[in-house]
Amino acid sequence: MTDHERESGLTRGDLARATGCNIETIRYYEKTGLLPDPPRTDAGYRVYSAAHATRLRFILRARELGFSMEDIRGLMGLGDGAAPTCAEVKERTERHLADVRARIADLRRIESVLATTASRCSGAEVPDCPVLDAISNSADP
Amino acid sequence: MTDHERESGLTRGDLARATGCNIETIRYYEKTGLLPDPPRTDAGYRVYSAAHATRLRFILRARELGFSMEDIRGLMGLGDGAAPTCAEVKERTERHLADVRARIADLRRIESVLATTASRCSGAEVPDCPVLDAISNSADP
DNA sequence: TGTAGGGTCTGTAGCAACTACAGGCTCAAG
DNA sequence: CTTGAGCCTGTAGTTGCTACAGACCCTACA
Repeated sequence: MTDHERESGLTRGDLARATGCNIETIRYYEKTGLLPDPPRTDAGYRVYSAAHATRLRFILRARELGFSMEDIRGLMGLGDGAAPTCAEVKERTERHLADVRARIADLRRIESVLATTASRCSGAEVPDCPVLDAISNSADP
Repeated sequence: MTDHERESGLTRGDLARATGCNIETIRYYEKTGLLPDPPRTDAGYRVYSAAHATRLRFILRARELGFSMEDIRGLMGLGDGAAPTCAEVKERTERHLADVRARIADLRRIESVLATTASRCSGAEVPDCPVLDAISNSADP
């Protein structure tokens, strides 16, 4: 690694620590094109810049919000080359929001079934179990 | 296939149609031990009984309720050989319920962030996007 | 009796989104 | 000059399926 390279560069480990990202995940994002290939030292070590860190933080935050990698690619304008318009971003976000709401509704139905059946259960060591019965006999609502 | 075998047996396709399960999934459940290996005809075709159908329906319903395959194994007493006690079932169910509630809470936080940021977006074809800004700048709560 | 079409059999590969090695370099400190 | 940490690559594992390819088999119809 030359002095110039070392000057302001981050190793993969540095970047992982700086962002809280798993070190292997960084390589994975590079392989799948979410992160651009960084320059390398003579020995082949990756050298990341502050711009890489910013981009990675964006990706991680979008993941926390439940966006898929495909979505994130779209948000960052990696699909068609150009940066997406605000309208495109809004549309993607709203589609994702609808998705999140559907998942919440699903989970709420599940929650109510589980809560009801678990509460019916005495917890005693009896052979006949209301939970298993409920799973066996319930049909789709 | 002998007449005896055919008498009351279901083929894999029959079982799939009867339960709404994907035909390949049945083989997968057999491979992973959730469904017992059925008897075979001379030609090697699987022959399922009504008991298999009942068991598969139980599995499918438990999956709909979000139980993992590991959980289901436990509910059916496949882990330690013996049928689980009611207390064990209740415990498993309550752990799973807590899990479901945590996921709901997560998704609700996500929902509120998405809803807020999307509503701030005009949808106009402007270069500056409030959604992208929100993803870039938001920190963990 | 021959054949066309469906069904079934096996093993294997693929999906998302990572994560975790093994085996080999390289780098910095003592 | 050695030691230990860190990096490199490729590959395999995770969960819960789903989808083939290529080989059998079974039934119906001519």
